[in-house]
This record gives sequence, structure tokens and C-alpha cells, in this order.
Amino acid sequence: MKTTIQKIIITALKSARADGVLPSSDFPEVLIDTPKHESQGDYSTNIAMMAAANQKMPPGKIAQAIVARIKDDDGIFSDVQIAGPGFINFSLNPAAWYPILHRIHRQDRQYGASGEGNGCRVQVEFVSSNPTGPLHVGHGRGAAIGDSLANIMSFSGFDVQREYYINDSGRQIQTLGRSVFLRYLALHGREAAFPDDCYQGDYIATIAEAVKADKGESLLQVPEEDAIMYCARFATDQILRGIRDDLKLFGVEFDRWYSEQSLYDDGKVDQILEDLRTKGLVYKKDDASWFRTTAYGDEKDRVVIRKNGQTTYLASDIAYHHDKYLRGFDRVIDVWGADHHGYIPRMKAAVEATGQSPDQLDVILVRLVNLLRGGEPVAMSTRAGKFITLKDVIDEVGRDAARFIFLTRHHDSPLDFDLALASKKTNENPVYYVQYVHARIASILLKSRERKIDLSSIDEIDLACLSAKEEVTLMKRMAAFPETILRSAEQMAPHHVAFYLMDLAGAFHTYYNKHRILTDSTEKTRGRLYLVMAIQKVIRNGLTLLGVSAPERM
RNA sequence: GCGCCUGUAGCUCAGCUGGAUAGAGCAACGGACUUCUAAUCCGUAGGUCGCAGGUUCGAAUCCUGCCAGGCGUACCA
Repeated sequence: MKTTIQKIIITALKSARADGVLPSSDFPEVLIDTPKHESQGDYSTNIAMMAAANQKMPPGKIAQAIVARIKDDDGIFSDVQIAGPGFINFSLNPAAWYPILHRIHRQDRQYGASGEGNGCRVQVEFVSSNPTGPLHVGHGRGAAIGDSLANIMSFSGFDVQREYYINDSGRQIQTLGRSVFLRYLALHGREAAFPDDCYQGDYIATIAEAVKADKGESLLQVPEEDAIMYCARFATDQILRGIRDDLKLFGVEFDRWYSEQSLYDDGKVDQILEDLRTKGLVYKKDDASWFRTTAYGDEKDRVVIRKNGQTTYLASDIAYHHDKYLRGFDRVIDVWGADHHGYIPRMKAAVEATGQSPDQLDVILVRLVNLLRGGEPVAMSTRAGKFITLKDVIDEVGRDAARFIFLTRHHDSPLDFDLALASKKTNENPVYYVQYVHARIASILLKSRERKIDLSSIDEIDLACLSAKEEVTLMKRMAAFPETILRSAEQMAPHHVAFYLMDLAGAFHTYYNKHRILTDSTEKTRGRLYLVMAIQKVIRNGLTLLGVSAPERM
């Protein structure tokens, strides 16, 4: 609808220019807005004000010149007014909205999709939690955001790949192996001190038992180093399998799991460091190797190879990101916890130093989740190994509620997640508010079948009966779905879709309470069913993008 | 100290990249089930958009300086 009006305005502008009324043909972009107040019409544009400077004319005059030349061939406008400092406000006839309904039914699951991304290859990397323990709530938020964003961008015509980066190399894996081995020793009655820097959680002991079941006492006979190695690999596999299962339960599946260790095994880390050395971007100082990130605006250079010869996390990350672009991605989006924000400048530097534009990397910083139960903070300590896992949350509140709540806030805003509230089936819980719309409509459709209401050739019925205020509101809201998706993709912000759905749901519930769908009039009933079925499709499409189910009954 | 982020109704948050009279939900108060699901709806009340300047026709939104909070500031990840 917006683009339709936009075209009409551009035509009017050109015509005004041709008539010599406007001195310049250099027009700013015509933006169509939805005004806040109903008295200001359905849509508005500020083009007259925007053009004032260029045209050297007062906005009012420009607006008049435009309005006088508006060609409304399809008769969509009921009123066009100039208001305030130079806004042009458009009011639409109810009939102008009817094509939206047809479009929704025709496009069905594709309504809201676009080719905006032009097949641009995008990789979204998210979660990428270390395989040293189960996923917790914070990872859940990242998972929900990353997965939904991937859905939304894919729906918007981007060629999206989801990737999980496995940090299966380095010291923490060693520590993991040692932690498991120590618990394993304890299971064989060999008490040993369990250091603070080992992983404390109960899951370590569980894994140790699995090792025992698998290997019996045989690990006691091999050199400790080998035993720890074995435990490390065993534990990583096991934990990773758990992570995979939890994510699947959460509705998240990755296209690729990328191993950090493989970067070393394939020599990619050495290679990239050598390349950078040749370019003079990696140099030696104090027996360590430094990456010259200051050349790209970072506040200090960063170590890539430590004095002891071990590479840092950054080293493999340079190789990893370079590899992403080698694999053909035009854009890379990383979803990180906000506490890693200090890492962005050096990562951007890495991208630029390896031949890409820093704009090809976007980092979405996801803020902390505060876990509450009935308003009281839930004590969490990763150190002591006491924390609520993502799986706990899914088991307690359900996948739909969890995912939706994670998406009701901008990623840059901290999120209070109240377990008591999330499992409540009341109006305090927005997910049910939205899902209820889908279920209610399903129920109406069931009833309409019972009453043997003829839905054949419903596409051809006369929609003139849809003229109630609430009906027009609903059509208008539904017309805004595609642009909401687009904005969400552009801003990489899935929460817009959640807010949109709550808004549309509200409009439906209002309508439902005021008007009956199944009436005595066959015509009216068929028209309203057509409307309501469209709403159901939009709700379903939106929920699907968020990874939330659209139930037939509740 | 320096850097990044945040500050909007009592609470939790939106605010379409500068538009008109500031928007939801919750909480509070008052109403609506003989109806297609009350997991719903209707109404009332609630604001110096942290503070102070600046930019312009116009600022919650942009620039500067303060104030408050969070995070970061490793040869950890």
C-alpha cells in the first residue's frame, strides 16, 4: 500500500515539475508514514517539507502543487488533506484494502516474504557456546534471536546459513578433560583434590560415570595425559550432543557445526598468520606475536601467539572469519553476549586486514537475562555449577513461551525472565495472547464447517460488507506485515515481529468481542470468514518466523 | 581513568533511523460471559522522554557537556 501511494506521489511530483510549478527536479526520497492519530488519515508524507529547501518554496505551496496533481485512478483515497506544517494526509476507502486480503490468501505462507535480500549470501553464527557445559538461559536468548533473525532474513530474500562455532580446542578443553578425569578417579575411590578452576557442575560427575561404564578401570592404567585427553574428547562429544538435543528441543537447527580444532588441523591458522606477517600486520615483540589492530582503529595491538608459543583465541578467530568469506558469504552476522563487546574492534580489524570491508561483519550484542521466579531473582552460579539450564526452562515453561519472551525485547535491552510468569496462562503472558488468536479462528472455522457454510470460490465474493471500523483496522494492520518483516531484517531486530503480532492480536480480540463472524447473513459471514482466515495466516506466518507454534486449539 | 551500551507512565518495555497532540502491556480503579473459547474485551487514571545547552521549520530520536546504571578495559574465552 505504501509503495502504491509512493508511486502516485512521484507521478504527481513529476507532473508538477513538467508544469513548471516546481523549479527543481531534484526530489528527495518520498517516504510514506503511518500517522499516530486517526484524524490524520491512514497514511501521510512529509515530502513537501523535505523538498522545501531544494525547491526554495514554502512546504504548503509544494503540498498544494502535489495534491492538485494526484491521479487516483483506482479511487483508493476517500480524502487527501494538507495539514500542519505541510504534511499530506491520505484517508483510504475501505475498498482500497480488499486487495490486501486477496494477496494474503494468494501468497499464503509467502505473505510477508520479499526478494529484498537479492539472494545475498549471509551467515548467521550464534550460540557457539563452549562445549564445556550445558546451555543456560542466556544462550537461549541468543539462540532465539539468531534463529529468528535467520528466518526473517531468509524470508526477506537473503540466502542464509546458520552456523555454530565449536571451541573444541585449547585450554578449556584440557580443563574439561581434567575435571572429568578427577571425578573418574573419585569413582574408583581415589580421592584427589578438585581445584577451583575445574568445572564444578554435577554434569561432570555424570560424564565421569559414563566414562567408567565405557572404559571400566582401564583409564587408571594408561598415562594420565592420555586419560585426560580421552576424557576431554569423550566429554566434548557428550556435551555437544546434549547441546544439540537441547537446541533441537528449542526448535533450533544449524546448517553447519564448525570445529575450531579443524582450523588448526587444516593449517588455516598458521596460514593466515603467515599472510598477515608478510603484510607486516603481525610482528614480534616481547617474545610474543602481535596483530596490529591499531592500524584499523583498535586502541591497542593484540597478541595472537603467546610467549609460551600457544595461539590465542583471536588467532583462530581471524582464520575462522576469513574462512567464512572464502566460503562465499557476502555478509557475516555474529550473535554474541554483550559482555564481549570489547572484542568487536579487533574482530573488525581482522576482517579488514584479511581483505574484506568491516561492514561485511555485523555483531549483534545480546544483553543479559535476569532469571526470576515470582519476582525474586533465581540464584545462579556458574562457578559452583548451580544454574538453570535452557532445558530446565523449556521443560518448565514450554518452548513457545520461552522463545516468544526472549523476542519481546530489543537485543540491546536486558531481559527479566520470570519463570512463574512465563508458565502462567494468563494475559500477562503475551505468547498465549497471540496464539489464542490462531486458536480462536481455528475454532470459528470448525464451527463454520459444522454449519456447512460454503467456502468454495470464497476468493470471488463481494467484500463490500467489510466496512466496520474494526475490519478496516485489521486490514490496515495486515497490510503493514511485509514492511515489518523488512524493517526487522534491515535492523536485524526480530522483536519487531513480536510486537507486530501482539498488536495485530489486540486488534483481532477487539473485533472478536464486538462482532460475530458467523451471522445470519451468508454474504456477511463469508466476507468475515475471508477476513478472519487472512488474519490467521498472518499470525501463523509471524509466529513461524519466531519459531513459535500456531495451535489449532488451546 | 578510558571505551561501548542504556536512561521514556509506579513496574517492564516499544517508538518505523528527524515529524504532528508520547505508545503498549502489567499493576490500580470501574464495567462486560445464555453467544464463534473470558488464555478475551470496554472504560478511567497515569509523562519536565535522566539533566543542561546546541543544530532547524520541527528533537525521545542528531551534536556537546554533565549525572546515574550495566559491561568491557588479558600473553582468558
